[in-house]
Amino acid sequence: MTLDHDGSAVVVLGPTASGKSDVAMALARSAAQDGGFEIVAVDAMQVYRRMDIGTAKPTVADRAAVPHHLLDLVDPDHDFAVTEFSSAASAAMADIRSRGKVPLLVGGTGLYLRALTDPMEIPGSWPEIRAALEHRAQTASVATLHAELAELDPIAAAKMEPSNVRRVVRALEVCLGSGRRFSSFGPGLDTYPAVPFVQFGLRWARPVLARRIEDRVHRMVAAGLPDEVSQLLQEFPGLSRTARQALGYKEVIEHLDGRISLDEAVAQVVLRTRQFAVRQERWFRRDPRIRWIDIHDDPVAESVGEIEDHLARLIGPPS
RNA sequence: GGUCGAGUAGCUCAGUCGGCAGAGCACACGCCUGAAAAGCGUGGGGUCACCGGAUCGACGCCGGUCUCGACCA
Repeated sequence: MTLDHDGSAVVVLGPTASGKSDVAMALARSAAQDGGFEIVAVDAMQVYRRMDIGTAKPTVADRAAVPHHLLDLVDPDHDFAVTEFSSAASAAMADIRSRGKVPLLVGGTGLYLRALTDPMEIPGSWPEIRAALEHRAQTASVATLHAELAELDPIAAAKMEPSNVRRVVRALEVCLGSGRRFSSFGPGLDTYPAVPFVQFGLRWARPVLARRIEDRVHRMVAAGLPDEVSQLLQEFPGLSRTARQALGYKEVIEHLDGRISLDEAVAQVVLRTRQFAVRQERWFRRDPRIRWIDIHDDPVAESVGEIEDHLARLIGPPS
């Protein structure tokens, strides 16, 4: 199988526990004879070293069989963000293409994926300004800040709820810091231009996926998630603000601190992971460029053939 | 068997003096431009355990029944 090497790529996406990693491995193996695919993980938490079990990071064996990119980029005390991911990903994809292979993007982090597939200009950051704004958001009110934003950038202000501190603060930060309107950095996420990425989405019935999530969380615990977390805390007592939010870690830390029982922690992880999966579905499902494949039981068996057929049709008959 | 307490949304519980049944969580839906496994918003949902009574009017008052819990026997 060959695809253009001029900026196109294949994407396999879906909610957590949908089986996208397995599907990607199967696709890469099947295309291996031509050099084929290298996998690019589009995942906000798998970028952290030492966070393996809880992030369902691809196994050592899989990583030996097929090159994986964008795993283990930083230590867990590092505050990671989209732009950093975006530049690392651009470099990785250029590298893959330079070797005549095609990037196979696998991911569930919607924003990170959009930052790769779509031409997005992400504004810079102005930490001092932000700190001041965050302080004012607490002492005064968010509504005040939202009113100020409405003066500086009515378009941006109209697009966000006055109660959303993060968005309001960020938009003001960019306006004040860059001297440009926040809304001038692009049309926002609600535009779906044609892009040279062929995107396949794995779609499950919600109760079935919920069951898979529950099973997987229990398997993670059995595989030693609590030990992984306590070792992580020994090595990095100050997990970064971003790494600390990882599902499974947050709750197990509460348990290790003696605040909740292990059973309670597990129940929390299951619930919050299910809610996360729903949020992922809602993010992806409005993107009309995604080709959905309904999975009922076996992700690999039910999707790989269809994906390969579709890719073959795109490339056209062999000449 | 007796005494006391409880029974209100899927769950945990508020409900003042008798006057249009509430919250949190869950669930559904939407939003998202340097935290995104994060953050924000909107919505649906009720035989107030059951039966009867007094009252213009009952989740609330009176009588009874059932269920659960605690205590006493």
